[in-house]
Amino acid sequence: MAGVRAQQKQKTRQALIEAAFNQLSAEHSFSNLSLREVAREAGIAPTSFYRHFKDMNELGLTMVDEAGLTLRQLMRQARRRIAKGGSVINTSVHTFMEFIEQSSNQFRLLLRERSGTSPAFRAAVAREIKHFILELAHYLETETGVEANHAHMQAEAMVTLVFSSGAEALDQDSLQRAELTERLKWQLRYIAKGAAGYAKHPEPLKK
Amino acid sequence: MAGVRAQQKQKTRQALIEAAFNQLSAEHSFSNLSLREVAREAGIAPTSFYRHFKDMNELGLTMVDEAGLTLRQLMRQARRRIAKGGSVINTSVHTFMEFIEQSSNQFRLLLRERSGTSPAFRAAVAREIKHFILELAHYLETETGVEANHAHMQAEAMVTLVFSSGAEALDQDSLQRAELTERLKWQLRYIAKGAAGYAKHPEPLKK
DNA sequence: AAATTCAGCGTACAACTGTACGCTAAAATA
DNA sequence: TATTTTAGCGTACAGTTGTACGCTGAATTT
Repeated sequence: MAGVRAQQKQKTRQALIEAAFNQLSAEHSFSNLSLREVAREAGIAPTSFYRHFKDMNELGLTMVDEAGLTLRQLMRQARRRIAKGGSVINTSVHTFMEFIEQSSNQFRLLLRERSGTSPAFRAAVAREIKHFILELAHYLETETGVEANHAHMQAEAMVTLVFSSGAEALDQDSLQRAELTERLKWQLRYIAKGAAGYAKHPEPLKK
Repeated sequence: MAGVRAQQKQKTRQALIEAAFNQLSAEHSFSNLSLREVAREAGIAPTSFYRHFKDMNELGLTMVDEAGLTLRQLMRQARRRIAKGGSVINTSVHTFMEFIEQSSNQFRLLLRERSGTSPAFRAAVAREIKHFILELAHYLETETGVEANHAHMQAEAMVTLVFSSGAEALDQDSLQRAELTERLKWQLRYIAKGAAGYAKHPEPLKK
């Protein structure tokens, strides 16, 4: 009932996923991973790969899901920190940068496949990012009183900037990264300030 | 003296470049072009490729240069149109979208290799985009009176948004593209508005 | 205890890759 | 006119890729 067998299968399946993530780097993208390389790193024969995934494609989509999961955990953590009384922009940006540092290869995957070569991948990544945007838009709408449509456009712009900076940060040292983070914060402030004029209720916010 | 030979060489060199651009698409990125495929499409033997480029890498860098050239022509045209009295954001965005439609594969190259797998490529693309940003920053500084550092951050944010929207637009029909363009304009306005508070001279602009 | 399932292996093959080497014919130069 | 240069070709080779096929032994089910 413990399922010794099923357990082992899960284990090598995970080994494949991790092997694939490990082979991602600045110089190596998913689309030029080979099935054989991945199998080699995972320590199984090339043909055994098929016991777990139909395709490299299927592996990739699984990896996108996993990265998406991490992304959602990130959001949860950011929300918790903000609730505890941190500045919104500061905490969000710093939480995001932590994520990039800790899970760089998951982020790399999301980033690259966002404008990558496979339609299925693009769709999967777009879906993950949509979550992000919708959640932020909802927050902006309720918290700053901006009109719904504007809240969405604002959220979209912010997420775009954050992701773009994240991409740059990936291959920088911590000094450059700190500067970049500061610049990003300013840019987010521009947007927040510029969009604040489009509140639902004509009376100005007091804060 | 006409240089019949050199002339022919230029011609097939250009044929190689065009063959490579033609094979770019939503589903096919530069990094998974093969030397042989490109040579085949250009109508020469695989080994003749080396008479023109040392490498696929060298071909790619040449292509980035060519795309950068187109980008600069684009900027010149936008400037001309603005000087003729168009709204800055409107004309810029529309000019850019025209560029994407007409030279989609050049744009695809810039976009993909921006966060691509080859350091040399990334550097080359970054250089092209830097032009764009510096020019815009200079414009913003002199025209809106915003402080230099802010002007640069503002320009950076704007270019990021424009490029990101461009990437999305690449594979959309004209209806979606029109909507996207409208959203982009709003987002640029947020930034312009939000950054306008950081002018050099404390007195508000009269316009 | 006997029968079934199945993760992982090894062999094999055809397709494709980059590129080394030497030839050819035509253009350029002397 | 005789010589040199060179863009383009064909052949050849070693390396890598994805995957079809059938086997094995251990876990699982009957």
